[in-house]
Amino acid sequence: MPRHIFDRPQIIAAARRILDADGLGALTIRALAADLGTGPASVYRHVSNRQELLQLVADDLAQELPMPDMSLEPRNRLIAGWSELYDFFGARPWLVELLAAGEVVSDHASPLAAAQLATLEELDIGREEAGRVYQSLNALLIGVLCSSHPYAHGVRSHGESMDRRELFVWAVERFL
Amino acid sequence: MPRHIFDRPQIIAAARRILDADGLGALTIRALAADLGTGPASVYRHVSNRQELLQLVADDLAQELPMPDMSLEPRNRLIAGWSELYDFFGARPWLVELLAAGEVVSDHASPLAAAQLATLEELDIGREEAGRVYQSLNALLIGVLCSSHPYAHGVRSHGESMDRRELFVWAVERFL
DNA sequence: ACCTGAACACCGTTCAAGT
DNA sequence: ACCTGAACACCGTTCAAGT
Repeated sequence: MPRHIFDRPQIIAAARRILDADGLGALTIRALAADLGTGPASVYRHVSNRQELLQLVADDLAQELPMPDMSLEPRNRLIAGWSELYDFFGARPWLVELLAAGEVVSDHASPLAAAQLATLEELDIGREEAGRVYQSLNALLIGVLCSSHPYAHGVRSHGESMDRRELFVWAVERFL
Repeated sequence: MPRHIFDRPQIIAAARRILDADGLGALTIRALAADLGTGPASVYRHVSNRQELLQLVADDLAQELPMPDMSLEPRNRLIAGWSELYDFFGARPWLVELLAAGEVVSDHASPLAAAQLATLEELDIGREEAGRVYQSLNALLIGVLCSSHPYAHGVRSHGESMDRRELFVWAVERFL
């Protein structure tokens, strides 16, 4: 029986498979090892702990973040950009859990950040204010996404409640 | 050796003690039992599982949410109200984790929700729009609080980065 | 009747033993 | 030298046994 060989890319791919299929709670070192056809100890040959594994997955995913569509005029570019970002995260609830838990800081997201900041500066918005707007919209994004598992302060009273995505887009437009 | 007697209020009090002292991760059924001077099985006499325990704690805390100061004019009342809310959550990071994880839905927060909605309607804002603004500001609150463990898309580039609380208040003012 | 010790089925992580 | 079985120290939860 040959001893198994696998590297970080394979581990990350397996981890993402498990995350997409069964969520953050299912991504166990043991489940990951089983998926790779080995025991938990072997995973630690390539990854120093679960924390680092999550960080690696986040960095891997950051490279797939949707970049803004430069063919749109600035304001629409921002709105469309954040909408796509909503869909990106919305399709991966485990990623929201990961960010909300604050266990991950991906610097691989900086190209997108730079693009969005540049677009903000194309509006009448000043450099420093652009930074604040950027941070606010990101906070709004994760806040709305967290509420997707509907939790706090339920206010679906007045009229038919808006879809979470619609609410986010509405808020982005209002904020800009 | 007399068998221990304790009820839900005592359990909730002990749970909050542990949460305030050592955070969400430290609130273990076993740690809770130890704090109460007994074994883990005994906790299950009064609480059916950890999930319910967290819900009970959230409901308990919801009654302490800061109500808006009616002596202020509407707009300032909203800004001051959400600022106090920020401080309330900011002082209890574990509560943010709890909400962000979406494991809890406290209807005990409705008095505050009703008050804030009523205040919103005192402005030129319509009933339905008020609901959207309310939900947006709550999402913004939890989003900013999640970023307090500084994680995603770090943009502390331009100038000295704003304090998280200042950013939140600034965003609330801009949004209203 | 009420309480709880001990066990079950899981974790992440380590380390000595195997190849 | 590289890999991994088996163990350690934890979890939440249950249930039979104790009072």
